[in-house]
Amino acid sequence: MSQRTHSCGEVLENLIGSNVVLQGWVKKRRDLGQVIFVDLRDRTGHVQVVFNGEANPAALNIAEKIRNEYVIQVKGKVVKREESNINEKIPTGNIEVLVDEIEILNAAKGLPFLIEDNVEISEDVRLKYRYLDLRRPKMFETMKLRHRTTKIIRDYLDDNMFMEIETPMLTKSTPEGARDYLVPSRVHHGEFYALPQSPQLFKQLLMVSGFERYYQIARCFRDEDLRADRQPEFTQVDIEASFLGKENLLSMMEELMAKLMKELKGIEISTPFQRLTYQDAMNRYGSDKPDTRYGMELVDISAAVKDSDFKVFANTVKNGGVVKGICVKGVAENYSRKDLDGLGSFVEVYGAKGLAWLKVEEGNTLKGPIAKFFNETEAATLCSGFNAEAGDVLFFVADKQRVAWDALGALRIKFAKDLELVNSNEFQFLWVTEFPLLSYDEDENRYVAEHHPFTRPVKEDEELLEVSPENVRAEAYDLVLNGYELGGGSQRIFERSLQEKMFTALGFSQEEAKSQFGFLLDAFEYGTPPHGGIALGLDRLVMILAGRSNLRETIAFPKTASASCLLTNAPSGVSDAQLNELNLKVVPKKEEDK
RNA sequence: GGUCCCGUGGUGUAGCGGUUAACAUGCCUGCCUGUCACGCAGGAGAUCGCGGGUUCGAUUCCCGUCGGGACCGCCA
Repeated sequence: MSQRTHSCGEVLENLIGSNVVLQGWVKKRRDLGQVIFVDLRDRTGHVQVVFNGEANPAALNIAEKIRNEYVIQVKGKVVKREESNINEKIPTGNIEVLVDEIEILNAAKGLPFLIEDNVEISEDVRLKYRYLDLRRPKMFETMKLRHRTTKIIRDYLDDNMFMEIETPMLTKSTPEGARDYLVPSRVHHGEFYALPQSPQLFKQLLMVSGFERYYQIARCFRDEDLRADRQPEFTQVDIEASFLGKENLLSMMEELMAKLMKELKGIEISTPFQRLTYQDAMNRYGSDKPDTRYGMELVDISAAVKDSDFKVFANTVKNGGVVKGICVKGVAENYSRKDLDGLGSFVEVYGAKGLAWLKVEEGNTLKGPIAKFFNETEAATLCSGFNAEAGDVLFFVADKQRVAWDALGALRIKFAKDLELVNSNEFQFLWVTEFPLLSYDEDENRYVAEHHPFTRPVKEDEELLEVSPENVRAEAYDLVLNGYELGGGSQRIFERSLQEKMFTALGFSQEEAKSQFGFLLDAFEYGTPPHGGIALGLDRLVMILAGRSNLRETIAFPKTASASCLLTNAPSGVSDAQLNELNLKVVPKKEEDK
């Protein structure tokens, strides 16, 4: 075996006449008897190598034995292809390599699937053989994109005086937030570490330490149920800065995003980004991470229908609910009554009791089962409220505020997808600000932090913390791109007294606060600078940049929807000896209902 | 915790209350000196995820279970 002289994708016209040594995988063998063509592939591309029986019977003999995905080495001469043999579909299609010597470096069994892009393989097979799946050029490109993304981020943050510092993976389980992944301690009987949900507390402590600007490409763990855009372990670009303030931080993030978009996609995006308050985002889009690439904004028609003859609407408003709707342009013809009624089950998932609809016809005439309840004036008011024209369909949800937002927000997204209103080459970044600091949790009978317990209240709302906690706005911000939450952050509490007030609002006793977060409260007493930060979801960012809709595509070795790894079969049982050492006992699964 | 979809040769699909379980691709053998989705000829390969039920008979219908996926709850 000798050293290769070139990569397969590098063998271009400028090498015509040279002798090269290539190593790589057999992408495809085409055996014509006395001449055999082999497409030799490595991560840079592939090139055709030729075995000629007349010129070199020994090499041809060996070439007859090779199969797909064998790893081989060839020595040969780069020659220009004859005009009629040029393959314009590949960059190396002008040339080929006439083989003098071949060596089989390693054989390969028949593979479970072909190593090619655009082949359809079910995802469980791909995940079981992930090392082969990753051999496909498209997967390589995605991983390369991910690498380039983190490289640009690191360079940008480094240029701006941020230091990358690692924080512990074995850390303390704390209340609030997601369920922790626990790790039993061998040394401390009956005690557990938790894997970090994020490096939140450590990065704040680093601010106390005076590092001023910190970042980390940090792995985070949350033991919650998964989604297409949620994995149990995921990567955050975790950032924290002292003395920087919200505005400077946000504009830095905008600059970073612009840089990523330019270098990775060649797209110029304009800054500063649009900002929406949480209230506006919810009212207009029914989502705190709105996709603003298309319209169909929610319209509140509560006032217009509160005295309507349609009792469902009128009574909802009288009972403190709302009636909201969206207008879907020009689809009246495409949706039958049956189709429209069928959408009712779509919104039921979000708690809505039903979905009312009206087709708009010429002269603000409404059509549909509930049209008879609206007189001419009301019809005109509705149509103008939605800017509706003939051919549009109006959809309404009458319910609690939350349900109307969720149902119509989801319906809006569904129509955008079904009607293909989304331009996949458009990237609309925006900030959502002024989140509520707290929300009331009916199950726990207490307020819980919307973001996390270290988020600073908006200055003028501070005094509300004790009297009406639900009205306190947070000094928090989410970065949203095309309907995905790319990241979120906040300015933090850095005074012990305010942090204690926050814990009190969350229903913690003095003792609980002290035992869980005493170290943070203590730290705050030794001169803590004002600070704040943000965490960006790297996996999601790469997913959007790669134009994928599933997080698994951007992670080399992802987990399934049930959080298992089909490649290694994790999680799995462990030996009794291991359990004994950890003083653990597995309780057998209970027989249901016996 | 809940709702819904899927499970058939290696891979991707079709199918049906009784079939010799079909097609494409891959694989194997032979032939072939200009292919690049090579071609031609032949061949092997499936206990239709698993368990139970209904039935004279189940891959097909029903229930359960396991695995995969999507969503709600959950999670930022």
